[in-house]
Amino acid sequence: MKLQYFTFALMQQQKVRVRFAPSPTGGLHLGGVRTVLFNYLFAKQHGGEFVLRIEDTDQARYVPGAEEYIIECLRWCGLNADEGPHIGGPFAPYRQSERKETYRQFAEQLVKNGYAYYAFDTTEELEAMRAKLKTPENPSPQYNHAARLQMRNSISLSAEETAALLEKGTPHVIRIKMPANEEVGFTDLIRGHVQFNTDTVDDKVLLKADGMPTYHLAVVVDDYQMKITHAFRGEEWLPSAPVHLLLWKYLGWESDMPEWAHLPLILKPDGHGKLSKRDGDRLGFPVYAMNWTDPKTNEITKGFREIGFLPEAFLNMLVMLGWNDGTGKEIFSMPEMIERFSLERVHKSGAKFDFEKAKWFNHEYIVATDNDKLAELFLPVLKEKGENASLEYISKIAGMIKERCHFVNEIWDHGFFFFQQPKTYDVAAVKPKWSAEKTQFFMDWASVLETMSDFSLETIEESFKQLATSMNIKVGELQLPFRIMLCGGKFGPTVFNIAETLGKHETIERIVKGLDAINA
RNA sequence: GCCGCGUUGGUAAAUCGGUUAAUACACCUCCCUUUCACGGAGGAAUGACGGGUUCGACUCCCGUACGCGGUACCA
Repeated sequence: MKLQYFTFALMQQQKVRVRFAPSPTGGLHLGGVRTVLFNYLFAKQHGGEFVLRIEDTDQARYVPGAEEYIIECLRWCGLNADEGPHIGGPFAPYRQSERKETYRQFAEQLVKNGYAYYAFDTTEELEAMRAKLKTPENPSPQYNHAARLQMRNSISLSAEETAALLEKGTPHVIRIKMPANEEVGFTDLIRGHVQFNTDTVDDKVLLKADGMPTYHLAVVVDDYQMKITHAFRGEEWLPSAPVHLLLWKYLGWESDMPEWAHLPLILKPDGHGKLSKRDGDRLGFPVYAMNWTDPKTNEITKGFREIGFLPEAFLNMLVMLGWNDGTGKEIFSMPEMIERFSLERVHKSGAKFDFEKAKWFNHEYIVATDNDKLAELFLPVLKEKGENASLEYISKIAGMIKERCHFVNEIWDHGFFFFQQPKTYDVAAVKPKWSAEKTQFFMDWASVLETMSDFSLETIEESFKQLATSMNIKVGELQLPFRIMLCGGKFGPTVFNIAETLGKHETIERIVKGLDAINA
């Protein structure tokens, strides 16, 4: 009985729980989506739960609409959270701003236990301190164990002075008191053992003057209270890991601390550094998952969804950025990803984003998508172009040209002539080898087509070839002109397929118009 | 400056001490196709540098260089 209970308790404790904790400040970066993906895959693989938590502790950077936008991005990707501000859950609220009261008590507890202290320095005083201590050898002076004695805080001040300041309601923050010369280390699931000396990290602010926690306090308190077992985040957080480690220890929760994994960064395609929205603008590709409209400027930043990415392709592309299963396999369905994903095979180094490869992934998914589905996805694009057609018609076209599309939207670029007659003709492509006989051929053939009752691919092609042979003209020499008449240029699928799809009437009309254009 | 992390072709990358160092994208040539794409055949192109350890290092260790990240009352 006792053993059974123990086993049950252990299982409960081991239930995998991960979280994605974005701050609602703007568009969702593809690196963020990849972090979600890795979290999601890990959770699903272990039958665990995936939590969405909103880190909105910085009221100055808060952007209205960003939270809804993030949730919609996740929905589009199919990476839905099991708990979150939009659906609730047993650990609600999931917005840090709504948990504000929780943090203060833990910060106070840390002060009481000597692990943190009140600091009354104003922004100006902090700036003055940094300016004073700044040297070429030390360009960014820290508020650390040495500096804190020169500042106004509950360590440098007497207990009476501190109490008086507090009583007067003097604005203050609570800072962690980093110990001197201590080694703090942990085992990162991706990087192995990582160690820091506390002398090199400063007394980070835990609770801001407005009563809101900083990320450092909030992430620890929330991960603890929400029973997070595995915490994945970008590599840029690695340097502040010792702060978090110490906080877990100082709050007495060390045995509940999640396992950490610091994910490699996604880098610019050219040069070096983290991929930013600016790089996308500069190089002509999206960085955000979906279109993001800045509520202040109304400026729209293009997203992967809107340029015609399929969510499955988007995720597949992302999972390969920093991870592989070791077999060379590149196309993974969601169930396959969940099955094969492993943190051990996540790279330590950052990966440069390659838009060409991303396009290739989308192409692969478009080819694999059935034509009816493509037609549905393309219909809105078509309407935007001011045209309309039946799903059946679009589906047929999609099947013919999807091989040459990287994006759903490109069905238009490669097949616009199915929806409208050519406005211009690439006559230069046919003129040099044009002749009166060829004009005669097309006039005669148009008459033949007119009488045709079965306007099918086979009959069209057969009559074309028959007439060409009887007139002693090479079939090959007639195909390009025919293409120009139907499409206007040197593009599109097999000509006879186009003709069949266009139908008898339209084909004949285009032959007549095309002939005019060529002979003009 | 300091601290941390990293470094296999242009890009993503396999290899977990022994290979002619895979594969994919991109690029080039040819074939197919009198458009393009798909498909097929081929090509060019990679272990930052220097020391160790070892019979043997891309692989392990130590330096150096370079890159990135952090060094906020932002996350």
